[in-house]
Amino acid sequence: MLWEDSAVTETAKATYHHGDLRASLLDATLALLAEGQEPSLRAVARRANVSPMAPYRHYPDKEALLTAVALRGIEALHKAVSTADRAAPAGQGALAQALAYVRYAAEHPVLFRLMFGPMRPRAGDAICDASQAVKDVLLHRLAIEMPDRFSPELATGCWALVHGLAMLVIDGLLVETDPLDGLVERTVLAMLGKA
Amino acid sequence: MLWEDSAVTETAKATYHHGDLRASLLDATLALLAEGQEPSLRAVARRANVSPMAPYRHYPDKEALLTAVALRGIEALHKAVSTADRAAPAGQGALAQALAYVRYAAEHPVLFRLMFGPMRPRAGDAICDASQAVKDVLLHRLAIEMPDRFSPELATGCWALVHGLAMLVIDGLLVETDPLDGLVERTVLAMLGKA
DNA sequence: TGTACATCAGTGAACGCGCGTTCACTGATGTAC
DNA sequence: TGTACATCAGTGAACGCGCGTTCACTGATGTAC
Repeated sequence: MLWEDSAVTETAKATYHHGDLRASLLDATLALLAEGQEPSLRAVARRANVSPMAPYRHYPDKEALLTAVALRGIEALHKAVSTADRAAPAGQGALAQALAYVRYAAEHPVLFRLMFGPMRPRAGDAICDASQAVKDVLLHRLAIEMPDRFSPELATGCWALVHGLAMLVIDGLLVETDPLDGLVERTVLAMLGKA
Repeated sequence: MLWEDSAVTETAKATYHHGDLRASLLDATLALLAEGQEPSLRAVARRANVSPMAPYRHYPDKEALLTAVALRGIEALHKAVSTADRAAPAGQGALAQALAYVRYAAEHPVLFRLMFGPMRPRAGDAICDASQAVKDVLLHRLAIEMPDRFSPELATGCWALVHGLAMLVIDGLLVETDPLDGLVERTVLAMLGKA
């Protein structure tokens, strides 16, 4: 039934003769993660209105699918952080990145854990490179905004600070203070001594 | 067979007429976590040389057992951090705590994720209180060692920094720098501006 | 002290479930002549 | 242009597995009289 939808037949031209199942599977997985459900292969296929075996046409196994999803999540995080960085007023780039980072985690907690946690498969290079790219955006901005204090260790520390805030937030350990942005801003400023 | 071991029959006197299964189940779960295996109820029972149903004599369900394990892990973390704090030379307490925290995570990665991650059950109060207690050790030391810069936000930031380092380490995202203690020390000093 | 009984900590078989993956297949699409 | 065939993306039934949990039980321990 859903195969007759215009959206599906539209994209079908650009891909193979059916809908773009490869992309639909990623979307279905993200949808499950967004709802906090376990992204089992069968659940993903169900979500994409497809038989349990269909995903195997596009991914060799479950791990490969989850790897692709994790990679997509990290790219989205990278984009969110980069965009916030560019949109920030002068001198506020690092703080804007921190806000974007924690906000992304708070909005996609299960995906965020998949991206960085133990579910993260051994895709190795691609995922690690993408993580490093996110860190490098921060590193680059810090080098500009704090030239006097800058060091690789400072960049690692800032990444850890922001990542730790993100984890503590999605794990519900910072519930006391409600408005997320204010919490992040005050914490980062306190740590970097600009307060 | 194992029930005839002296250690078991020793403790049996102090508890019920069989071995202290309640504690054995916790140990079995920790052993599985230490090996990176999934702590399913059946696996835990198997590990404790007991039938699959035996755990239900001591815990109403799987979640209750995992809650108890997580709580024990947080208490152990608390103890490690407190001990390091007390053993540190004057002015080095906060750094010693950071080292102990990250080291504990690195030595018990799967347990650490259980303690703080999504597996963490809704035990709520007990676990959250225990987490706060760990933070409070840090907060107390910071108030002493950095009276000029101290604020609640600084304490939150330091916790996030240390927690973030721990997560990044156990997720293999800080592999570049090998010696763990040096990494933590340099990062913390860079962040707190004492370097 | 001896016996009857309650309690208590375990057993063991069985259930229903969702899982990842296999196998052999089907039918639509694209291609060569 | 029409036909034969290869390819390709999907189906659907079935597998074996480990899981959490149920049920009814057993046998050892502790207790009251």
